[in-house]
Amino acid sequence: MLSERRQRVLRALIEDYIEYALPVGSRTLTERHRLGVSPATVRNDLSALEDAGFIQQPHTSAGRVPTDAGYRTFVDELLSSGLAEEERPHPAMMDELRGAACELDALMERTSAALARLTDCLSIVMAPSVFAGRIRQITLVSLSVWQAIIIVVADDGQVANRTVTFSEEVTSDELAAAQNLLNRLLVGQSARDVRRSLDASTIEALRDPLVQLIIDEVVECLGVSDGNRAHSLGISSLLRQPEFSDAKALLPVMEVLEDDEVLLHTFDDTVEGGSPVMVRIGRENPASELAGISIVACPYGRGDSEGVVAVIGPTRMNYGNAIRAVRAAQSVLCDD
Amino acid sequence: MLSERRQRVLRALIEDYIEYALPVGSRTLTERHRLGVSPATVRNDLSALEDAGFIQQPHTSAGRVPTDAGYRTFVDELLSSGLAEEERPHPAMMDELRGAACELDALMERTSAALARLTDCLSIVMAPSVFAGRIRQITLVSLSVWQAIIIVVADDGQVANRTVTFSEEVTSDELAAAQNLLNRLLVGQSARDVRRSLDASTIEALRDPLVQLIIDEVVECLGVSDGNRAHSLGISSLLRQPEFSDAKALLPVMEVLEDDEVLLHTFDDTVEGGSPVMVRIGRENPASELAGISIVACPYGRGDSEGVVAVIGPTRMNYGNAIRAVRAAQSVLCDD
DNA sequence: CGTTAGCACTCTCGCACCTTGGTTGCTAAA
DNA sequence: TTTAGCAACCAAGGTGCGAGAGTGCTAACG
Repeated sequence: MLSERRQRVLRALIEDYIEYALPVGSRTLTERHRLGVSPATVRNDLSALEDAGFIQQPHTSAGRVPTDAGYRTFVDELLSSGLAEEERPHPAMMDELRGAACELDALMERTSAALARLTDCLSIVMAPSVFAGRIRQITLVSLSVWQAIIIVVADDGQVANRTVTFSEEVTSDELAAAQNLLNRLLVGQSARDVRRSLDASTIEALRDPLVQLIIDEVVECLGVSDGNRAHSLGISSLLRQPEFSDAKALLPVMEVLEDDEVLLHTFDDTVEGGSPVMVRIGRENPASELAGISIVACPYGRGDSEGVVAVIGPTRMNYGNAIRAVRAAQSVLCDD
Repeated sequence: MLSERRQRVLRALIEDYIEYALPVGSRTLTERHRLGVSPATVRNDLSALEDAGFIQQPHTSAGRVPTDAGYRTFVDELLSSGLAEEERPHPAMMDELRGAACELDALMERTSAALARLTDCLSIVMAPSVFAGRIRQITLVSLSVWQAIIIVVADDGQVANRTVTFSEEVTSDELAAAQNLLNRLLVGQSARDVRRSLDASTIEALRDPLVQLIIDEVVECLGVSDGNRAHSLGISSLLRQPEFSDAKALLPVMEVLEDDEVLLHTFDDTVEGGSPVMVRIGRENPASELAGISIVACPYGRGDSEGVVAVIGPTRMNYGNAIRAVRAAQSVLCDD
């Protein structure tokens, strides 16, 4: 539908705009790229591209700027061809994180930092929702006769804990008994299993109010979307981008990002779709406040454990770089 | 040294400037406050206050603006008199957090959110450096013959965990033995004790390379300043302040805040000094990038467990409100 | 001596105006 | 279909001017 040359023109324009953040015109385009035609010809192409909705003018007699649709075709082309050929994803990033900590939190933190710096965007690394894996062990630690801590360990090494307060005194023997029972009941099950079996079964042990209480807390533990295990870094990177030189532009974005609810929903559909990496451009975002920004996200982890690693920046972001970086992060986070 | 009236003038000026964020002149001052003198008189006082270094003019023929020194006397006066009389610290905040979660992380999160909203500043709640308390229990969970998780529980309910990789295969019996030994050795000790006794003693058990390895990891666990247990919220609040309407003003601040190292050192001396709440104004901050901002911080937790709750905003912040809010947060976080 | 009124002075801010550089769209020619 | 030339356009940046706000000074007053 789009002639070969016009695709080249669009691509050149987007690359220039990404680099310089200024509207780019026909002459500049012919000077910076070997298009082999004169500015006048390019002008015609630009006009056609504008009619097709891929670019627009901020005002008459300025250069052109890509629209969301323009970025979209650019990215699709990138995803289908550009990245497949160059399979090594972001060597700089891989080098930096080689031999990183085995501690999951620390690794997430470092990955996030590397992402932010290498892409000049805000990066978010969300932990897999606790316990995609199976329960390996449950430990109860008594703090007093009124309080205890529940610690749940998954076989992928994740640990969650929760303080529980009893309505009546509980001896350490009772606690130990409950611990044994719980381990017998729940070890080897996934979070989903636990909830399902609890709904269905009427295990006699559940009559015990203590066990009942603790199981509720365990379920709570497992289901928590666990906001505190999201690492985000790179607001300063974002501030350096010219589109955010005015605080008013950044404010709506930050409001969304600081609201865990919204943030989580943003990544709901990260996994779906064929491509392993999701790119959401400008108005493609569900929240209208995010009209000016793009998100490159990608799930990680084994099975359906839904960790997400993402990069957030202005629509004028270096998509190629971002996609490679996110993929690199994905692979780093997978084989921890 | 400062006459009664001049103190009143200074105070009035600072209050107005905090409210309107604009340089305030003599006439405005007499109109908005019942000073009982004419603008001309106030002008003389302002001139004197400027000579004394408490206020300054952004440029000739503009109103006056408080200097760091001006804020300092204002705050000192506040701390010595104003707050003592009104002992109820920030009822709105207390109400909001009544019956909050017993989970420490969740409580920190909610406290941070409340602080940010009620003060219109950035808020930071840092967890007590893990294990100011005493070790209550150590649990080892085997993941494979090569890997295990160390979980340390303190008697104040904090939990820390760490994955450790062995250089050779370890059976679950060996692990259980090590766990027993560790509990016998370390339960009841504080982090400081552990390190001290390890330096001094030459317990025979430590010859065992496995135990040795695990103890090292435990110490690591205890000492970690634990960056991921800091909750900060309210960047959007900060963005709403006129002093940060330009992103360039916010950039240095964010760079400092995103660097855990610097951030931690910032609160090093929070505890010292007689007053329970630390107020650091503008250039009093160690980092020169923080010249334009103030920090109101306050330690919390029992004993010398060094949790910190703080509020960060422009030097033109509502100190009275911030101090009350931080104190309220302190008391909420104490009796969890 | 402290306080007040009047007045000249200074400086920023906002507005109008102009110039300049870069870009477009159109037309006609190759 | 491509190219060259040309008129028109518009944002950005600089200049000049008037309005407004505030100061500092001086002189008068109690």
